Amino acid sequence: MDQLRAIRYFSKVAESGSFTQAAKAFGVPPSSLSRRVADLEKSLGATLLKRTTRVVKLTEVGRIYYNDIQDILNQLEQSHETVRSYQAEPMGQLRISSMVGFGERILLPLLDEFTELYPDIILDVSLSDELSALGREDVDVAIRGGYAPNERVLAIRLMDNEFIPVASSAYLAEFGTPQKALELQHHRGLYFRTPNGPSPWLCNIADQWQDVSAPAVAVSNNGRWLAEKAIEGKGILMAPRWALVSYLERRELQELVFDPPLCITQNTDLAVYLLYQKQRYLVPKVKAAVDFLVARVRGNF
Amino acid sequence: MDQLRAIRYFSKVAESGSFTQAAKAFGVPPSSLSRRVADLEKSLGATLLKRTTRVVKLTEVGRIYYNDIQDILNQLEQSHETVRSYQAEPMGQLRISSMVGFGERILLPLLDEFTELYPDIILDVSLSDELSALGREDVDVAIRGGYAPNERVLAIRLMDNEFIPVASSAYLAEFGTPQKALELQHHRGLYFRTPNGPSPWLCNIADQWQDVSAPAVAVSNNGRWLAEKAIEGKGILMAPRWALVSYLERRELQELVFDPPLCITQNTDLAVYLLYQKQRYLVPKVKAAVDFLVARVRGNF
DNA sequence: ATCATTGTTGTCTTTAAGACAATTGTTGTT
DNA sequence: AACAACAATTGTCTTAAAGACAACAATGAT
Repeated sequence: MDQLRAIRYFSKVAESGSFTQAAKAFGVPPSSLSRRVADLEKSLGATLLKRTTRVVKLTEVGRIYYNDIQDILNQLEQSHETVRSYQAEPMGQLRISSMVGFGERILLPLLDEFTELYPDIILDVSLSDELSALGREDVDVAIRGGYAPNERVLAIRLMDNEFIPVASSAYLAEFGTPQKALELQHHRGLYFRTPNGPSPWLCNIADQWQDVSAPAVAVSNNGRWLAEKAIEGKGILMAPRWALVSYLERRELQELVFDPPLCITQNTDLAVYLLYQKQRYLVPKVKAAVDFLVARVRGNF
Repeated sequence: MDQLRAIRYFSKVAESGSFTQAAKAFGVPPSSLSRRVADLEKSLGATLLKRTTRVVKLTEVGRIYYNDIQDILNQLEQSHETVRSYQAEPMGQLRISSMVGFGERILLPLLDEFTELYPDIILDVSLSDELSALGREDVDVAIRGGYAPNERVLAIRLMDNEFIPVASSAYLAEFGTPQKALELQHHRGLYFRTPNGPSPWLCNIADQWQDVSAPAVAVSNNGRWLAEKAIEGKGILMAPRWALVSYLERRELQELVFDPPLCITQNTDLAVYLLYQKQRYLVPKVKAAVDFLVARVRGNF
């Protein structure tokens, strides 16, 4: 019995909930699937699918097995791609996912050069702050603030992700420049919304973490818009330094300094990480992208 | 092509370094392996094995592929075992690995009851302080002081693993009872050797970790022998509380109290963990053992 | 109650893997 | 340097397993 084929058949049937549909996908008659899946069940000594002529659905074991199988088929496919593309030129579709702010300001400008270097790589860039499921076949490299979700995923620290508070001189003229973190409650806040909710202003005072957030005047996941609000003097904004440098240089905003400093999490070592699957580093296009991004970002920021 | 079969053939050839040998293992003629492996290589578009008539060895890609494959074949096999044994009675061989001290004092005495409960389970217990490779097919459940090595392995906290310093009254009469950690350098030490080397005596004094170990009179990985030495008044011993309770109760040894307390690592939350592969919890024998051990150990210690 | 749809089963055909002998190419020995 | 010995490959035949197609049975919608 071709076990792997049987598994693929079973997997498709489970997904489509139909032997006929699955059979079409493989271009073979439904009877084949019926036979192969039956073989598989026999060899496992368990019923994987509950069939009625109208509906096919997974049994309890079936679901467990199906979940296991997905992972295994994925890994196998990736391993084969690694071997197939080994020592070939970097080429093919490369899916990059990045946080929006970082993507707009840093990633996209870099990619023009990348495209020139590797004309055979077709880029597919998606910007989103949600953490897409790396490892589920949909992204080759991802750039995120967080850390690696599991052991098969490798995280390389690209650059600092220190959040700093800023405000416009107009705002400071009107509301005064806060000296102590605790004064902030009498100010106005512009809040960046991460996928985990708006990021609060925290401060470690006398070995105690305190939330010193000011009342909110606006919350958004769009850093540019929040920065504009800040320039207009609407409030104080905390955002990553790299997202603010251009405003600071043009003196549209100025950094507020506190002692002890303001943070947005208790974790002091915030950074931007580049994530990819260990196994896939050997795929030329992935290696090219990882090496390129690490070199360029580390060099310039 | 039966891909999976080809992969198994390739794997065996890679291991034995010979088509002929591998063929014997499968009970088919060498020509079959030769053809299947060739098919596989063709479908991957890469040479996996460098053959001379005398020696067969892996190419660079071959090694990469071989490593990937091992993991995948393992997972597949485990998944199949899960399905096969699902909703069957707990039975078959169950491999347990444990730290020596914990095994002798706590695990083994419990296992008699376990055997009565599940007469169809054949126990295979190995005691060792080395961390065996869970996930490499050789152990079903492991008990260790450390934490989970990777995401597929689940760790359940069984009990505290607090190390405390003890000595016999004879020793204390001769050398005096130390009051401060820094006095220890004028004492004598009996050291427990973990797989990472002898465990030092540490103390956090004024926010600084200091090694306050006394000169060693003996080092061993055998707790019982060290305890005997301590009873004989040869030195101060630091060992897990659970390994010492019987001596403390019989007043053969007494606990030394320091402020701040003595530790053997900077990590304050030492514990004994039960480890098993997430995927395998559904195998009845594994579930039976995990549930039993967690209930018994948590209940009694 | 009827009918269309879907999964299974029976039978034949096609395809792929196994068996065995013959061949080629290396390696180690004389 | 020639040759024997062994291991991998290749050719040819046999056997086993998967696909094709038609007939049948079961189920749920109308």
